[in-house]
Amino acid sequence: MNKKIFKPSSELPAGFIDRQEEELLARDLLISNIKKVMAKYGFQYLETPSFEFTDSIGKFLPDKDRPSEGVFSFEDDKKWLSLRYDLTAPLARYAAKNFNNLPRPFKRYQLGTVWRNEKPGPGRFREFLQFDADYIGTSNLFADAELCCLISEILSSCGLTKKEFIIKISNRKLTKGLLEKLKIKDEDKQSIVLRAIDKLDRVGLEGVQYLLGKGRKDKSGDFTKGAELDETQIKEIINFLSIKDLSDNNFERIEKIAEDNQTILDGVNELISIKKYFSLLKFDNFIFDPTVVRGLEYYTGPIFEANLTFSVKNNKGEEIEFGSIGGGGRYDDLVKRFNNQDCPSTGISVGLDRLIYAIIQKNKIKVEKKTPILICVFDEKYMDYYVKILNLLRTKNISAEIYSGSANIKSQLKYADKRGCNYVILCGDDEVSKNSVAIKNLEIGKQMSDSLKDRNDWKDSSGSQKTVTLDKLLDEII
RNA sequence: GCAGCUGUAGCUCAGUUGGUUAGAGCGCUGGUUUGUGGAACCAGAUGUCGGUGGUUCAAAUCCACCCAGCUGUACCA
Repeated sequence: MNKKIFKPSSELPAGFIDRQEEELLARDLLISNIKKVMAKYGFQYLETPSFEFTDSIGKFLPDKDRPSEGVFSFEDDKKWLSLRYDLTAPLARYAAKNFNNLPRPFKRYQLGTVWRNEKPGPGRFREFLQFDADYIGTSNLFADAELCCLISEILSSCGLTKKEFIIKISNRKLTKGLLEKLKIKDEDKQSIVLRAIDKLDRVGLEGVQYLLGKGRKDKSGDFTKGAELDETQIKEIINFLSIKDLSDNNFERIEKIAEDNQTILDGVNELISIKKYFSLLKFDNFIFDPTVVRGLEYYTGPIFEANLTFSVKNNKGEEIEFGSIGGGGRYDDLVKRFNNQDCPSTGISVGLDRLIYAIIQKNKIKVEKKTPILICVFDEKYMDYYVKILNLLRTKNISAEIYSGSANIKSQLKYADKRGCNYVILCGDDEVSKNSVAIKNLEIGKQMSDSLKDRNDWKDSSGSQKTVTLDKLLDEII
């Protein structure tokens, strides 16, 4: 019998990743910018727990037969709990629970991890950080307009210029009215149509046309069943989609399509109000785009989406479909489902990890990575001397460390190289006896290595190294 | 979920029509240098060839099933 030794895998479950310092520091900076913007706009900071009762968040799932689809859940004491999949559903729950005590409108912002039990894609994970800002309890469209300004200000605070992103605005009532007009009443059909419209950017006008009709074949040859509409219906929808750009002041083309459909006309009027508020707020980095749909379940009115206008590459250098980095809209019925009280609301959310990924790639965020000065250990017997140097540096707030492993000097320098240290301090018999320190500048040494000719050059470290008495150490390093 | 592709050392990959002890580069460890990273040279370690079963004298290679990853698609509240 040969025993198999159990070897645990060092791999992570699909869709989960380790995040490293560069990304974390960029994230910290971004978060501190966000907090400043939020304070300026008068939002309150809130945190809700990671878990909710599955029922509390499950009610708004599109597929009501399988309420835990897409969510990580477990049964606790006979009640099902789920990790939150967004911050909006927990907010609605919070608002309903504290309905009488909260000022209304209630303006809150929140940063938090959310989890989705779905197939991960490029740049999409099953655990990610979201930022949300919401107005609870107001039907005033100024709130919606302000949210767009706010998201724009946050993106600007990351160093993105106006040309690098745009806020797309639409209204759920436009597509809702269109479906009414075309007499598409079957709910399944409605959602297929809306999803098809949503895919315009990805599959093109032709792809949408197939999805509205019999169906579409993808790149791998797989077939997606379509909505099977008749030709006039398809024609009307395609005609609607051709109005991609409404930035030029007039909504006449949509009104023309609407004819006497009141839902579409209401939607248009709301957009006109928002546009008016935008001009008061001097906000112009937006475009009205009736093809924006955003999800399916709870949006009831104006919807927005923040898109980057530059391309993003994956770690293999291939361009990837990045999609929107944030969005939101009006959800007038969400709180009502908890407490049966009218509570019109609107909000936005931003996927911070994706945003950070994009701005790091664009070199938009400059994070100073502080590396310590390494004090090498020649001999344990000199530890008191090394600690003296360490304290000298640290009391001046200079990042420093004594080598904490047990390797020889060569390896200690390799360690310093890997860490990206700028300086290394070397003290052996010679230095300690003269009460001095040798300071090696690794950057200069690196430059010198380009002009190495033979082994004697290589051995000679004098160019990058300087020996001074202990009291002059700080002068050399600052 | 569906479809296509891929799976060989820590990483990136080669491995012919099945054939002896499965390779390379990078990285790692040691040495040339008992106190010096980054250059150069020398030496060395490291593999359930994704898993299981089958065909065969013989399987990394062929077959079946399973698993994992990637890409597209579906879903994404």
